[in-house]
Amino acid sequence: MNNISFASIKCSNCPIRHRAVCSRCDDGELTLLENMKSYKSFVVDEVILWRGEPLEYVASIVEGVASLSKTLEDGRTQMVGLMLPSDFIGRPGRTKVEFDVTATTPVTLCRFERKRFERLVLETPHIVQRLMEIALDELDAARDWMVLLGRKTAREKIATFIEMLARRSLVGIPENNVSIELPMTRDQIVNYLGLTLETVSRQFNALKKEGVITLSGRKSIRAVDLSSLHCATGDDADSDLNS
Amino acid sequence: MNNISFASIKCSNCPIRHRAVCSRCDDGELTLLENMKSYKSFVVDEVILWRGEPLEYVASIVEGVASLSKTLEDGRTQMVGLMLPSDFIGRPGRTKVEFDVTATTPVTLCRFERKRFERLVLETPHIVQRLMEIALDELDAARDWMVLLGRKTAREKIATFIEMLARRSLVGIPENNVSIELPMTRDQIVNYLGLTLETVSRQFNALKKEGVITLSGRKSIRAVDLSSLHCATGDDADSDLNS
DNA sequence: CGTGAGATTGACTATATTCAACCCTAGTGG
DNA sequence: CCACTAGGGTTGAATATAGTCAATCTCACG
Repeated sequence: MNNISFASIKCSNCPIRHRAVCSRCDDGELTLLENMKSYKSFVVDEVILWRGEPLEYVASIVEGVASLSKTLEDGRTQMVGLMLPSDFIGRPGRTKVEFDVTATTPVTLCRFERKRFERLVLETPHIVQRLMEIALDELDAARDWMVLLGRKTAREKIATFIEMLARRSLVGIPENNVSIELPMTRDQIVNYLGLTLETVSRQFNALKKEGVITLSGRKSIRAVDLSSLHCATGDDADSDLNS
Repeated sequence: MNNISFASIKCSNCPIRHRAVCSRCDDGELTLLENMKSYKSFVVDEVILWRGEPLEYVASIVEGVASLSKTLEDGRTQMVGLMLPSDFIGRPGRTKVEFDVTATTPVTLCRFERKRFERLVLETPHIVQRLMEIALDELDAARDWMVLLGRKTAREKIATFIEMLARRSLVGIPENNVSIELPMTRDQIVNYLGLTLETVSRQFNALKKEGVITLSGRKSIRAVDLSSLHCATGDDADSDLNS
């Protein structure tokens, strides 16, 4: 997958064409974007944007996973978002970056110069509409995460995390024995869930001992028993059947 | 303030005219909204929307404070948003409510039938633009709250909470001896901060003993020493000078 | 095959929760 | 006008959960 060259890909062939900020655009609007865009790639752990930096570009993630995180004065950090392909980085109307953006896997961005993009936004309702939808979806995700951070136990946090990954890697119908590749290191999981390394490790192995999951290698998990995994999340039986 | 009648207020005289979803609208667009809107008031603790309910209306908060919250299976609840005047409840494109919405003070809404509003949105870029801005602002707030929930100590949570209220009730320049009215009960504060009643009580009184704040009555706080209050939040010295 | 970063495990500790008793104070009715 | 009451709030002691510190392991890589 990583050997695709994005140097000169056409928007019409873009893998995120149907979900990204441009998804509602017609051919004319797409041509405008086509002329503005530039691709840029980042290696694992490379910082895409530093907090406080002036925001020169906004961008869609074409490929890979990026994380948004905030850090307190004494170094404690909390991940506040996980950006997947078709997600949008940066926002029109803001001149500074609000958090550190880091590539947790190799990442390719489709970038637009912020000022030009802002001008385009004012004249292109289809883009604003899509941006609004994207923002509202992220808001829903952020709010679910607030429940996890504020009220869930370490065990429930881990179970929720694995279930989320399992759901994403599934085609449609949930079935057992789903194998999952963690898109991040333990260290990043820790900051995502608001826990420590040791606690994350202990909870992974507790779930393993109980036969809910199996671990193989460093970043590979198999969800053996999805129903007991779900029970461990603390969530309603029927919640979140969207997304 | 509560004896204003909103039954027939004109949009042009509306207290939230310059900040709400309609803030960018021109006279023509405003007339369309004027003909769609209806006011509705709620008493303290009245539920405005239940989670899972079909979303008949979207609305702006004209007056009062409302809370958004989510509840886990076993009853643990987490507040995921605090809505103030000019904030927008509901979202075009969603047919169900994602969380419980409750009036924490007397609330007056300016409501629009969702379906009609959605049709208007498609034709009115000014509204979509503003909705996007509002959503992105809420997203910023949600992300700050994620840091608080995931990484801050009880003391830091309380200090951050008080500082936020102090900043809101200030005109502009920070000065000491700010008096603050809590817009919620201890119980709601608990769910906002992801703590327990006892812990909140203890931390309030610890800050009082240290002379950082004084308490009088049930819902009244005075922030005596804003700088030591800020030190207790764990935040960067210069962060969040927007909002 | 050796190395070192990443991950695990164990022992101990700290922080916040739980459980329980008690205290205010605003609002009520005599 | 005052005493009573109930709900919200406070305080204390015991407990639990996750964090800290430190030693050890293991896997992926050269």
